[in-house]
Amino acid sequence: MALTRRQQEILDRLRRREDAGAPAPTLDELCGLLGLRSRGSLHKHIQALVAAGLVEPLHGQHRGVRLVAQPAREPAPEPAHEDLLPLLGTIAAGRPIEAIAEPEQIAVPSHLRSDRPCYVLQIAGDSLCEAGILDGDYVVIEQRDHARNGEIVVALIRGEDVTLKRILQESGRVLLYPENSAMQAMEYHPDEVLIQGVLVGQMRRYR
Amino acid sequence: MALTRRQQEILDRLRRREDAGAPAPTLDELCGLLGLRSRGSLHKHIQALVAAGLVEPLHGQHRGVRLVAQPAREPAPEPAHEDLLPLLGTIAAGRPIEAIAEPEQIAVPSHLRSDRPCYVLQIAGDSLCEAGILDGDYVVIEQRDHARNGEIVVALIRGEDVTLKRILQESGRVLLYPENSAMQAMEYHPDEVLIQGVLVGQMRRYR
DNA sequence: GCTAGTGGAGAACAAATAGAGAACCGTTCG
DNA sequence: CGAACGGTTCTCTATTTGTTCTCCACTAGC
Repeated sequence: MALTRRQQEILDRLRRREDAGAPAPTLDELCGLLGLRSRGSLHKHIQALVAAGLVEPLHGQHRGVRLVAQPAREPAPEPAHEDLLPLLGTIAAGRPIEAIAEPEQIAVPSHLRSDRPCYVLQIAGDSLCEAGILDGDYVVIEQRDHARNGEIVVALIRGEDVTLKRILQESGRVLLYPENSAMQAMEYHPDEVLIQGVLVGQMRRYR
Repeated sequence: MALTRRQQEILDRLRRREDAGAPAPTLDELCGLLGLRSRGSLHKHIQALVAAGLVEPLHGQHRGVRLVAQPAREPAPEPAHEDLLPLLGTIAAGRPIEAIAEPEQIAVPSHLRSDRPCYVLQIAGDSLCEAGILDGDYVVIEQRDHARNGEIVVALIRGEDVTLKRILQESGRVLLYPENSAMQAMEYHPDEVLIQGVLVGQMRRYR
């Protein structure tokens, strides 16, 4: 049975805790870690994980949330490859993506990506510096043709230019906000804007 | 049989004592170690551990609480995943690092860390927002007690506060620059500033 | 518009767990 | 002997924890 996004997140958290040797958390503790305020909400998710056979049933006992003993978590002989995503090129505000001739691979931890197909771009320029994305940063993009308002998207404008901007879709128009107060928000007709992906993660290296 | 949290805690304590070569404790001693005031309460827990086959039955003898011989406590089958670093806590400008009670591990791609020992902190607050480091970001810190000018360091000020700031060391004084034009650079005597690590990587998750 | 699916808040409940304190019993030792 | 010590058993109470419920917000799809 497929897990929902939240269920997967909770499962990942439990696995990380177990790997770190931490004791089984109570629902309240897990709520704190996940930023939830309601035990009831979390309980629903835990129930789903129990039903999926991934978490030991609690049966009302105060023993915390424990993962079922993994028979052998063997589908990971080369766990490193799991985390490799293609680095497709560099993206600069207002210019098409400059593709890299030979597709490179770059390691991305699973918590910086989503479950769907993702790829990585490198930032050129400072158009997003006020969103904490600087020249040279790597951004992880989830391949997707739609977005929720407020997300930062890779958008293709009139089939020409590609930019990374925060999106606001209203009826009849699309606004793209550069996070740079020196630049103006741009307004387009929905047909002019093609969403090519949504920003889900970001990495920077200091040297 | 699954243990309750308290039972697990007592068992861990017993194991640690045994590893340290200490003699078997009496119930009263254990009470002291665990912050209990009632032998009776502790006795219940010990009984549960006896029932679980983890502690030798006492049978009224004054021999103290002894663990049963462990069949084979596997030492550390941990493959020590190359990409996992400890997440030690959160750091907010001007506050001591708020350590996480239970150590978590977080995946860090090798290109975001250095060859030396590293650890991860989570950012609280916006004191570094102009350096592209936002509230909630993870930063990878290389454990080091010295820095080059211009690097961003984890600095302990007068043994009290911990901050993440860009450092400039001159003869006779140390300047710490918050990347936030609303805040002032602080000047210290070299003896007041203890470098605890240097920023080498940064990660952010969007959702 | 409507509806299903997901995710969260919060209240209320019952059971499991945890602890205090006291009394009881056997052993050891002055 | 009788005190001191250490393990046992008991009652009583408080807190924690898992559970269930209702209500609400948002999204996706029709």
